[in-house]
Amino acid sequence: MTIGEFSRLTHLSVRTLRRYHEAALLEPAVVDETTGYRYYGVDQIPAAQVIHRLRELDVPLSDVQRILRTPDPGVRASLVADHLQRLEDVLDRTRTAVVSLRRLLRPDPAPIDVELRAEPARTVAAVEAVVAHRDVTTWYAGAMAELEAAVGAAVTGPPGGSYDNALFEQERGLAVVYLPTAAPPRTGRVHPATLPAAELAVTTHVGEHDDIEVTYGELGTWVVENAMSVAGPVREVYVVGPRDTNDPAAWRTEIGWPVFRVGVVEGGPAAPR
Amino acid sequence: MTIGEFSRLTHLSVRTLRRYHEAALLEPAVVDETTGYRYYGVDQIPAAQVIHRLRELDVPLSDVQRILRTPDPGVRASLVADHLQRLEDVLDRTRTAVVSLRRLLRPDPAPIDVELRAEPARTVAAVEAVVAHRDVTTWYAGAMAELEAAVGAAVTGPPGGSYDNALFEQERGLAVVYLPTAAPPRTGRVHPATLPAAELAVTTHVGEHDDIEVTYGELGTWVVENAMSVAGPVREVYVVGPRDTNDPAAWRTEIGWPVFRVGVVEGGPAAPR
DNA sequence: TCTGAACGCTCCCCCTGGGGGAGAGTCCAC
DNA sequence: GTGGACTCTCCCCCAGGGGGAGCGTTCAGA
Repeated sequence: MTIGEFSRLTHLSVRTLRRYHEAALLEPAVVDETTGYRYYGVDQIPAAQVIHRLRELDVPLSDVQRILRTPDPGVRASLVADHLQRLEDVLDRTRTAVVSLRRLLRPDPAPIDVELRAEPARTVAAVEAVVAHRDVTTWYAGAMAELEAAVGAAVTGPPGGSYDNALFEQERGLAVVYLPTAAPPRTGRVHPATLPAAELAVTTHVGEHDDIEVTYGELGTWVVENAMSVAGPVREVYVVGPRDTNDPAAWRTEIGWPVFRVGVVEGGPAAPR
Repeated sequence: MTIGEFSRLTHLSVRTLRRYHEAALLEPAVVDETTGYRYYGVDQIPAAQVIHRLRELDVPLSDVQRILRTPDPGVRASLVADHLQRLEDVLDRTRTAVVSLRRLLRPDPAPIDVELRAEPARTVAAVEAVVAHRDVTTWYAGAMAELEAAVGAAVTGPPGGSYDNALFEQERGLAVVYLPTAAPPRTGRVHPATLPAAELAVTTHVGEHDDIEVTYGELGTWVVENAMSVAGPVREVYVVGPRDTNDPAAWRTEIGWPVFRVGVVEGGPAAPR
């Protein structure tokens, strides 16, 4: 079967078939030595269909190759499953992008309400780890469960977290979650930790965290507009969260950005104004 | 604000910001004439965020530009909605690709059951149009509704369709749907039409049409293996369909591919064997 | 046996939306 | 004034294709 006939049967363009040959993804059954003509066999149609479908799922050609060369159907299925998991992640990202976009494009965004607050140092029960940005949610759930088990009824306030800037800039960084309590225990990953004193620019994000990036952006704008610079990890306090109510619309998250006035000598933390 | 500071605030890489400048997507507030240094303003953060989100939705840069330059929020919202519609389509495509893939990777596919059948010419009530491949489903629903209204109880068999090869090869081609009836009416788009006699290679697809492409592929393989060539539009007969049962698993679709034996002189239709 | 259309070949450049790195110039605080 | 961090432009790279030039092959009809 010539490349044109094969193309018609598989709905892959002639160009694409040649490319797949070059990539050793789908080699013609016979290649005429003298003319270079490619001839395909009927038995290659299923492989071509598999490739077509995988490409529709945006599986990279290298992965397609790996899948085709895996004889064990079980392993093969798991490779495909891996990719489907990646698709799910993309879908998630897409969903939150849509939510943020709605808010970003809203005709008249309400002006942001920012409070400058001098926060004293305090000791809390904490769990910390270097995590990837996309794993934060999962990690948070586990860490907070462990914290609640360790602290129990001795909790003296809402939970919070501190997230290194590298987490946003390099997609990976130090994250700390904590529960305030009078005498922090030390069990498992839970240990006492000191939150340093800081001058914080604080605003409150309302509702789910889908569009929290937008609030971050507004806070960042405020900080720059007020001639300040950011110093240190961002803090979040889950004033009202899933522990308190099942209605995400009622959630309140305080975002605190450590700041100092631009021009203050030595780059140290600013004195409260 | 230098490009680096702006980069940190928006989570867009310095490189990407420069690219956006080049593309006239997001121009720095000030560009130093002598050094070429780019300086951004605080008021550009929201635009950068919008771009970021749109890019997460895979909106092409040209469309992002169009959206940003549209002052009317209503028009802007509709541009975004258009893209969301496109995302939905991709999602649909992904879903069917997953279903097909499952079947394609099944360890032991049952051998296909093909019958060679000489179909006589017959006259039916038909609706026809040149449609795009992805619009076939929608178009079919409307056409079939009109057919049923026109023919009513005079129906003498299951509905069917005939789909030009161009529909699969060029993504656009002639589609015909019909209902068999003794005296085809002529109202609206409905008119009498003659299905030409043909030698058909017929197989039956079971269930939803998500993975019907796989059955097509198997039929194509059979046709080539049996030394035949395809001649003319493919036919489908909806022996058991949504009109008959709400259980998609019970659907039966006959796929008939007009064939002729390779080597028959003049390329005319084959005599039945 | 010739001829012309249809089809095939390779090679090169183009597109999208980025990333890596070289080599040189600039900014700013000490 | 000096060093380090930052920025500039320029070129090459990636995937996964598409367009087209220029030329060779196949095959059926005359």
